[in-house]
Amino acid sequence: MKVMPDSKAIPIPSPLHQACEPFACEQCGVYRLCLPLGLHGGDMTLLESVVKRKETYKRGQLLFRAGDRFDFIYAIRGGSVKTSVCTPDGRVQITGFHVAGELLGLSALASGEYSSEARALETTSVCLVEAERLDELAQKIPSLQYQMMKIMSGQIRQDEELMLLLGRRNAEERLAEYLIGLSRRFAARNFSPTQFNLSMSRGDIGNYLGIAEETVCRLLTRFQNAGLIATKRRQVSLIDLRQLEAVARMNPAA
Amino acid sequence: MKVMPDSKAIPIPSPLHQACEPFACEQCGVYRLCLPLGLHGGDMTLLESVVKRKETYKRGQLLFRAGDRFDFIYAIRGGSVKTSVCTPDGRVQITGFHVAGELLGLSALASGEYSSEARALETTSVCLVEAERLDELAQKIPSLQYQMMKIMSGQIRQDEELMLLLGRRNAEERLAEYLIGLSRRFAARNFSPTQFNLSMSRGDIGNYLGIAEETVCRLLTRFQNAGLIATKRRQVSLIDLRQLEAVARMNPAA
DNA sequence: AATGTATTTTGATCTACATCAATGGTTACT
DNA sequence: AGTAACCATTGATGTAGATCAAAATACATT
Repeated sequence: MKVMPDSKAIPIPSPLHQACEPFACEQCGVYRLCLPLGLHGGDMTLLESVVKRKETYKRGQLLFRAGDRFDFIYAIRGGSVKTSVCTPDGRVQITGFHVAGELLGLSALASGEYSSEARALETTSVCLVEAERLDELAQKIPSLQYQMMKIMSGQIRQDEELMLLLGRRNAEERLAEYLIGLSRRFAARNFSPTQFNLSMSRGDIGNYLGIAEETVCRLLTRFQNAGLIATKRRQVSLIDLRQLEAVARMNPAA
Repeated sequence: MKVMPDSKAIPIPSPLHQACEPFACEQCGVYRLCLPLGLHGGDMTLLESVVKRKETYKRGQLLFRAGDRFDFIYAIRGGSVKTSVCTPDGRVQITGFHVAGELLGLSALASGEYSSEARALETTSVCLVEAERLDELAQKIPSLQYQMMKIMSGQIRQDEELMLLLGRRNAEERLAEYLIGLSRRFAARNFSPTQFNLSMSRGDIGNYLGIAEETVCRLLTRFQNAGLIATKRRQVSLIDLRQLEAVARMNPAA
């Protein structure tokens, strides 16, 4: 089993795709999680034709900002990205951490401008998909339309879960749930579900979960003392996933 | 300017639509906020043909539950509905209050079953749109596909806002924002933006906003004492919208 | 109209978590 | 290599809002 590369490594599947080659969705390690799922032969080639270009961002670089004109859906090939929104007075809420195979910018379709900002957490490679042409193409390829709807629907569902998390769960449950969620997503990408590297800071995690950075630290320490996990800086091992799930779901504090 | 009907009134546009007549989107007071937006003549007739049936629910009745098989998108004609999700141990989070022109069940597309439950808050009339046939139709009518995407995108954006609310704003800001949001939505439906009837209880509001029922009451009292609003039971008047917005957005507690 | 039930409101108390503060460990930059 | 900036951790203290409790009001049912 592969282990999640740490942020020093450049997480691009293979040097082949670095070249000016076409975008070869089929060669991309995560196409089954991405737009091309369910597409075949010629249709996939068509989809590749609306991929304007591929870009890589370094840690801290912006992919887009709230208010920017909406031209592209971003599909992550490798690396990770955080998205956030903010209040007029400057408070920031991170709305998601995104990894390979996930799409960014879906909320921009409604208004024609991005409503959130997206920033690379590590070296990150993305496909820029022309929104307008994707729309046209979806009209021609039923299974592409279906896949897009499914992805958006999935996003809505995921947001429902996050609301439940933010509204009804205590800090301990939130963090446990967070670690489990990461684990699942890594597993779906053939990374180890029990050993991985966090590309985001404690502060980012806390912001996302609606708790303070210090609380994240204290809870990680508590989980570690209870033998549920081991941490060394941003490297995390989930030792007792079963019990971690118990903390996330059935906390007696309920 | 019309005033929001209270929960005793039956909020159906006109007796005409009660009959077994076709579904006449064009006659529906909210079609501009709903799926048919952007559709013309024949296309609208086609859309009407995938409206399986129209139903009304009384206060407290379930439209669907989490886990039910996903067959229909529900479009609200009149009345209001709350949607909620819950933890395995029974805690509930209300994820939205929905009024005329809004769609329910969008998050079910991804998995084929509803992920949330929907319950009428007052007598409510809905169109049941066959999900599968709607999908097919969207392939034939580009502007319908576009409108569906736009609606889903809008939902995602709205959820981002709610996360910001739940994660970063204090109780006072949440409630002020909530009242303003209601006001806007009523305005878009040609109801008074300053005088309306809440179809949900204080407990529901608190649940949705992630605060206790008692806190909702205390804050409403505080707003009232400050001359921002007047309340009498579930009847609310927004007296100083400007200042209410100030509370929602620029609270110095930030 | 009367009775039972649910909702709203207000007050008193408690607590989970935020905030403030200080230190050591890592990483980035020149 | 050295230094600046950042990030993680732990402790001490404060507080927004939860929870508990109880009364007042409205609504539903007969």
